[in-house]
Amino acid sequence: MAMSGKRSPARRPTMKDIARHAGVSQSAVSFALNGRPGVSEETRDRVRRVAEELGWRPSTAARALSGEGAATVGFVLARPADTLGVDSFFLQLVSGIQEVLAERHLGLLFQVVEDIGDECAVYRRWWAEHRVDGVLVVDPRTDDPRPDLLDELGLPAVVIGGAPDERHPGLSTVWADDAGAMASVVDGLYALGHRRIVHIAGLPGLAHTERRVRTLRAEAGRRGLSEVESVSTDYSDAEGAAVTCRVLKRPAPPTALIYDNDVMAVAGAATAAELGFSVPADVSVVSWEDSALCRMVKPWLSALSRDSVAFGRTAARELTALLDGGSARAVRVPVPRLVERGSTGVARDA
Amino acid sequence: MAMSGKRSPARRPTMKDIARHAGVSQSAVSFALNGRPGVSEETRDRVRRVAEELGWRPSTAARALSGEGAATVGFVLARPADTLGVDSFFLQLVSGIQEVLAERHLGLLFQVVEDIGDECAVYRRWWAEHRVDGVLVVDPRTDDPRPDLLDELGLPAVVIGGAPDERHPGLSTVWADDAGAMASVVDGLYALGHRRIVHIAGLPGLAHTERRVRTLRAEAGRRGLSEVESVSTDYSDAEGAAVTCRVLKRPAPPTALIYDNDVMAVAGAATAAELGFSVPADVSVVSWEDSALCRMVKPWLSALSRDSVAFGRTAARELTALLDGGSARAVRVPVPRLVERGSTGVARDA
DNA sequence: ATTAGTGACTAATACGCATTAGGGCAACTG
DNA sequence: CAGTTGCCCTAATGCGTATTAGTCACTAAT
Repeated sequence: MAMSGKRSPARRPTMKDIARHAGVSQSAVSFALNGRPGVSEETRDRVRRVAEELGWRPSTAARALSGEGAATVGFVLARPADTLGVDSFFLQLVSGIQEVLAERHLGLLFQVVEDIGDECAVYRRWWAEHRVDGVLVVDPRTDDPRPDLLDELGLPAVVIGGAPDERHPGLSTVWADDAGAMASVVDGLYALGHRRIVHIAGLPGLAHTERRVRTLRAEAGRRGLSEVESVSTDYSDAEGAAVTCRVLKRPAPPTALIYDNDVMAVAGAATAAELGFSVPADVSVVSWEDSALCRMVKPWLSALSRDSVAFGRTAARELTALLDGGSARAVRVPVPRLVERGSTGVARDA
Repeated sequence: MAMSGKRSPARRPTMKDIARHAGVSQSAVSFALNGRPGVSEETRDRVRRVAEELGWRPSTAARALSGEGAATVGFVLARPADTLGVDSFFLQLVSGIQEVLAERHLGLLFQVVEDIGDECAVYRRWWAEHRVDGVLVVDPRTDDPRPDLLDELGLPAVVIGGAPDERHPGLSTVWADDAGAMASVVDGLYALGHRRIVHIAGLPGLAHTERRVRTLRAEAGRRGLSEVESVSTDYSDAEGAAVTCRVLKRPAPPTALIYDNDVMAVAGAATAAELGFSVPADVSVVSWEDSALCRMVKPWLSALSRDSVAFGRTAARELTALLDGGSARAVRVPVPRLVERGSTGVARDA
């Protein structure tokens, strides 16, 4: 009567089933499977075998409910839908994150939202719904509401790409030394004779953008270069091209362009070519992000290369450490390395 | 004694708290908040207000445990880590998916794995762990183990990009008519005088690859073209370039190249240029995927353009319909439209 | 006036797991 | 030999929600 004709989709086995099959109590099963004392090694083995046989897996829901956490970490990407275009960084980052999370059978709850306000709302909801044990935060800003929020919620978090922040001792940080990288890039360009340099920067509010801009200014000041500047963009190929066009049409155009991502670098290089500038004879191009894209144009673009997958792995490891009760740390990953390809050369007027 | 000095991270309010504040029982709260009969409108309102005030959100863990499902949808991407390079499709797809899921407060559990075997293991685990209510399946294969598995587990699923499959009436499908698109592309090229066409296809096992290959063969046969073929690749820029190089070095090189994605198309166009072939004078290039990439090379690439975000939205909607108890359907999204840009033209020998 | 019915609510239970509090039983201890 | 300890195990709760089975007061029908 109760059973209707519907397909019966293989009931999930529970600890009760195991207990019955093994002839012990549920508690014994729990002890056995969680490595707790209270059962003999013999029983433990038997229980394990039965569990294996039945294909048992703990219900995360039940686990979460009895205080063990949700076995899930969250990742929010705050970007207008149309902005996530050709961008290999995030997928690679996520891929690295997964490698580490998968080892521990942690799930990754992923969400794309419009802006940082929505992102905060998501954190609040996840927290209230008991959905995640911790989160990975990307694109830290100079004036960022998220650390405070996460502190308030007591949600373990790792900030990816942010400089260490002594005001939030609860948050871990994984970051690259953009300042050092920028200094070395400027160093290299200076050595090649470049004196007029334009940095086509990314979004102005982002922490790493600010670090790069500041460092560029400092380096320029140190060398007495007045025709060095940063221009903010939205990372899109369109703006990259537009800015390139604008600066190259000046009476004294820059001889070197530093783009904050690969998309803009490629678009910029193409624009330069259209305007009759030869790369690298007339203008050198550096991409602050390496990817297949940089090898799809002629000449190949010199680029700052970093291992985004490893970056993700590191971040995920820090988060798991935090979840295990470890204390927060700031981890610096290796400075991105400049891969010299065909797009950088001696300055024309040098 | 019990309370240590640790920060106390704002306890989550539960229904019990609401009940206490509103002066009713927990059951009344449950009825009130879920729109069940059994409470007066007055009480319902009061309870709602209190819940709002306290910032209450149902614990997904508890919900899942009491049979309501996990309020989560799964998405597995089976790709070797190094293969997820410059690919805008998936991020856009996911972005579209999220739009729909977010409305219903459904989470998206995301996982990247190495191969389809791992993917199946993930489904099994998610199912056993009670983690997801349904999944979105991408990259359907011609001989695919996943539909059977999902049937067996009784896990609602939507296959993205697969043709309708009458053997799995439980699965919904959202697909584009590759066959029609391929036919129209061949039509267009034929009209321009092209007789020797090479299709640089994607991975051989994929369903949509096979559909395109079959259609190309049929179209060629219908017109009596003997020098038309498909070559399988792994979607990488490297293979795209390699195949392009190989076919263009033939005694009678093709006059038109159809690439199964934007990455290969760009790499191929560059290779053609290096070999001294002018695009489109000597060889026409069509990209089966439109993105900013296609507008980063000269000439801009003609491409089959589809709205990936909308595609994702449609898929997500089908899944939510399934979760609501709807029956499976096969939905066809609009045929991708060929955007003519500078890379296609009249065949040289026409 | 007794009964049936209804609306508004409370009590009790289930979900699957972890954990705490026991309950026997054997081997020591004094 | 009673008392203690240690081992292996079972019984009983709790987590937060949904649901089912009552309870109680009051109205409508017989």
